[in-house]
Amino acid sequence: MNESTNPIRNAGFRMTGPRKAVFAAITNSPLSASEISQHLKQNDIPHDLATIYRNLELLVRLLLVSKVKFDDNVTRYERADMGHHHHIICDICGKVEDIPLNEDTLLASAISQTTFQIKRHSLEFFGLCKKCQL
Amino acid sequence: MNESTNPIRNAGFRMTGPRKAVFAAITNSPLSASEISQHLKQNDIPHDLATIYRNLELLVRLLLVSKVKFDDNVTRYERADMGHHHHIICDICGKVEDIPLNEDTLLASAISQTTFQIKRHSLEFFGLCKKCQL
DNA sequence: GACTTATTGCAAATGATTTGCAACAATAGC
DNA sequence: GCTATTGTTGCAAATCATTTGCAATAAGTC
Repeated sequence: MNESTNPIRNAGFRMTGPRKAVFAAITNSPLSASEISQHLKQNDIPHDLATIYRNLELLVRLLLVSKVKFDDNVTRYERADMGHHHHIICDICGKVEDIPLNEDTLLASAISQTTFQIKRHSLEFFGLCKKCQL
Repeated sequence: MNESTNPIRNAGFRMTGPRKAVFAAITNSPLSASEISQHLKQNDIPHDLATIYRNLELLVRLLLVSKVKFDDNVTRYERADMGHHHHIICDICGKVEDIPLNEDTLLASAISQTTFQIKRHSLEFFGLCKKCQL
C-alpha cells in the first residue's frame, strides 16, 4: 500500500503503528473493540484500548469501517466496503453470518433462505422526521 | 385492576408501589430506564434506578414489556401488547414513530410510506445456527 | 396482628466507552 | 538526515448504563 493509495494518509492523517494494526484487525465479521484488543494481544502487538476506540472512530469517519449494533449494548465494527447487508446472529454461540437481502426482498423469503432457526429480528429506520427535514 | 386480572400477582409476584409505578410509566413509545426515572421524579414519586431496572427485567420476563434497541448503547422499553412492529427514529430530535411493516411487505415500499427522510436502517436476525439447533 | 420472605434503597461494583494530559513519534521543510 | 510542528499514543481517571450485595422494609399469608 503506497502513499497515494492509502486513504488514511490521503485524508491527511498519520499512518501510525497502532492505527495500522487496528485497521488490519477489521474483518468482514463484526468485532467489538475488546475483541480487537484481544486479537492484538494474541499477536503480541502492544496497544491501548483507548487508542483502539479513537482509531475505530476515525476509520468510521473516513468511511473505511462501519459500526454494527446487535442485541447487547456493545458496538461492533466491520469493513465498510462490503456493501449494504444484514446479519443473522446465533443466540447460543454468537456465530454471525451475513444474510442476503435487498430492498426488493420480502422479509419472509429472506427469513426462509437460511440454515438458522430464526427466533426474532430487529428492524429500525433512522433519518429525519418531517419537522427536522430542511 | 383486581387480583384475578393482574398478571404480576397472578405470576406470584408482589404488587408493590415502585413496581406499579414502573409498569404505569411504560408507554407505546420506547423509554430508557433513566427516562422512566425522570418521569417518576417529575411526578414526585420517590424511587431508585436499580429498582427500576429490576422491575423492568421482571416485566420483560412476564412478557408485559419488550426491550427495544436503537443505535446508541441504551436499552429502551415499551408495552409488549402492541404486536410486532418496527420503529423509525429521527437523527436530530430523536422522535420515534412506529412503522407499518410485516413479513409480506417489501422494504422499499415500507420506506416510501413515511413522512421521514430515511438515511439508513438496521436489520438483524436472531436465532440458532445449524450447529446450535439441538 | 405477627410471620415469612420478596422487594427496596443505597452504595459499591462492573463493563463499555470517553477524555485530559504529558510524553512521544510521524511528517514537512530545511 | 536533522529539527520543529503537531497529530497520536499510553495511562489514568472520568462517564454512562447497568448490575449486584446486603441490611432494612413491607406485601401477602394465616
